[in-house]
This record gives sequence, C-alpha cells and structure tokens, in this order.
Amino acid sequence: MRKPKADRPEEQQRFESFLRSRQLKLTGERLDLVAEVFGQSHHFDADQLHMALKQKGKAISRATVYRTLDLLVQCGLVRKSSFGDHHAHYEAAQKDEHHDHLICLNCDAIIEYFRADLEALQDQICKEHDFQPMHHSHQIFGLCRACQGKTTDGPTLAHRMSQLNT
Amino acid sequence: MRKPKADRPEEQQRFESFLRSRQLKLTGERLDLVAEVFGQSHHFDADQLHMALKQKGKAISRATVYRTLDLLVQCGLVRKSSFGDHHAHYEAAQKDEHHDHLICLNCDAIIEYFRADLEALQDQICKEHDFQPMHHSHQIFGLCRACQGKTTDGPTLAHRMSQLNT
DNA sequence: TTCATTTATGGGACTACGTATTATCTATTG
DNA sequence: CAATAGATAATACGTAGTCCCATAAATGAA
Repeated sequence: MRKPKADRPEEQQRFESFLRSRQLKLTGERLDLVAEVFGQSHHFDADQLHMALKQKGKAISRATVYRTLDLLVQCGLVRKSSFGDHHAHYEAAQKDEHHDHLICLNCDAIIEYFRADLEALQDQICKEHDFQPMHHSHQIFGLCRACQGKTTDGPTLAHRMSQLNT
Repeated sequence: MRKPKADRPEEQQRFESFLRSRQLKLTGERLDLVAEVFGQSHHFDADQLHMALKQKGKAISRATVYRTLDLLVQCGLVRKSSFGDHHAHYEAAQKDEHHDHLICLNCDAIIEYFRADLEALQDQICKEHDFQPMHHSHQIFGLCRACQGKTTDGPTLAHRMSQLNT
C-alpha cells in the first residue's frame, strides 16, 4: 500500500506546508478542491472540476477554482498543459514523475510517455544555445492505433490540424 | 539571388494554385494579406498583421484576417504556434524547413532550432506507441543568455510559469 | 476568547481571442 | 455581361479566464 488513507493524505500535507511557507491561508475551499483533484481521475479541466465540486455540494466559485489551481501548479502538485484545443488541461502530478503527451486528433485519447534520452537531448539543445530551461512542452498530434484503422473524415482532420494552437 | 522580385513572387503563386485547386477565389484582400506576410518580419500575430495592413490603407476585417491565415496554414505557407501566452503566433514558412522554439520568459525572445536527432527520436516514440504523427510541437521555456545575467524578478517569473498554457 | 490584521471568497463585470451570421459585394465562368 | 458561387465587412456572439470589491473567514497576539 503506497498511500495509506490517513486523515490527511500526503498531497494535502504538501499543500498545507506550501501555503504556510507563503503565509497563505488554509481555507475550506482550498481543502475541498485538493481533495477532489486527488480523489479523481487523472486529466481534467477547470470547468469539470468546478462541476464535480458543485455536484458534491461544494459550490466553489469559478474564480477560486482558477486561483487554487494556480497555487497547486506553483507548488508542483498539479501539472497544466494545453492539448491544442483552446483551454487548459490539468492533471494531478504523480510523485515527481514527468511525462509528455501523444494526442489523438480523432478520438482525443491522451497517451503519456517519458523518454530519458529525449530529456537529455533537450538539455543538450539548451546548452548549445546557452539557454537555461525552466519548463518544456512536447506534444505529438496524430492518430492513435485504434483510429488509424477507422475511416477518418479527412476535411475534419485537416481543419482540426489548422486549428491546433500549440 | 534566390527570390527575384518578379511580378508574382513564388509564395503568391503557391497560394494561387492552392486556391484554384480548392475552387476558392483570388481576392484582393487575400493577395494583400499574403504580400504583407511575406514582406514582413518572421513572427507576428493576427492583430499585428491586421494593424500593419490597416496602416498601409488595406483595412481588412478581423474575420478575414483569421480566415486567410487559416488558408495559409492549410497550404503550408504559414506556421502557427503558441508560445504559452494565450494567443496564436504565426510565421512565414521558409521553404519546407521545420524548426521548434526556445522561448525566453523574461524578454520574450524566440530562438529557433532544428535537430534531426530529435525528430528521429519523436518518430521512434510514435512507433513504440503505434501512433501516426501528423503534427508536433516542442517548446522549451526559460531564460536566454542575455537574461541569465540580469537580476530577474522571481515572483513574476514564477507567475509566468504557472500561467504557461502549453 | 476576543480582537486586529491579513488574506480569501463570491459573483458579476470585464477582457481577449476567436467564430458565426447576414446582407452586400466580387471573382469567375460561359 | 449575366449568373452564381463564394468572399467580405460589420457586428453580435461565444468561451476561457481575470479583475474588482464588498463581505467573510483564517490567523496570530493579547
């Protein structure tokens, strides 16, 4: 058992320390939100989270949802990314593991991958340009295994590609 | 001399063929926009282009600017990307060369790079996941050489990082 | 516990970027 | 030059996210 269902799970404790270190307040809304993020599925967006909380009787305002997600990103508990559609996606960060994404343009499947050699190559590129990296994003858009078989709608795909905002 | 200042430069001819192949019309607005894109600097956004045209007496509506940029992206004459601020950036495509970007979070400098081994590695990743790539985006955010020396505003940088939408 | 201070929240107004609608206009074809 | 397919301008609309500010809650000291 990796995560004993203690009174305050690890993530919540990390968030509490983070807040204290910045002299920020430990509010009920923030705790509810953290609980929801870590009790839920992996990928979500701000609106889904807002709705999920509302359905559980925790009606937190949109502004607070966005503000709290920012805090979670800043303390490393949540990762934020864009999949080329025009809004942010979030995911609870598993430990300190990092990964990038393959995104299917037909069915929106998200496939995660990590390659140490890719990371190394990135460092190499940064060195060559005397650039100090702080964050990176690597995404590949295309067709997942399942969707390569299907007859996909060419014009629709082409349109999605041209709309990709990455 | 690579690009003789002919009556219709190469890019415009390519665009004309593209339009004809799709039974789209060759309008004055489209020609003005293409001329501006290829007579201008490398990176720009929709609003800058709109303004630049207006200043030259070519007042093209915002909607048409967006529509025409879409067409140029579809025919490969223009590339579209996002640098983590919340709007699209465009650049005139030089021949068929592809490149990715390093983006300075302090001064917004854009550094272009291309690495064949990175491209190969991406293909490798796709093969491993039986994924058919159609588009990719690779961006590294951080500090450029010049900005590593400067005393940068920590909180501001941290905030920009958390706002990155990539 | 209570008070003073600091920080957070809600909720609506607001912004930015982009898209849709529609009446009018124009490029193309014969 | 007429017919018609397609494009444009103008403006309304949509959406994701942010700002503002009056109110509320958390924290620390007394």
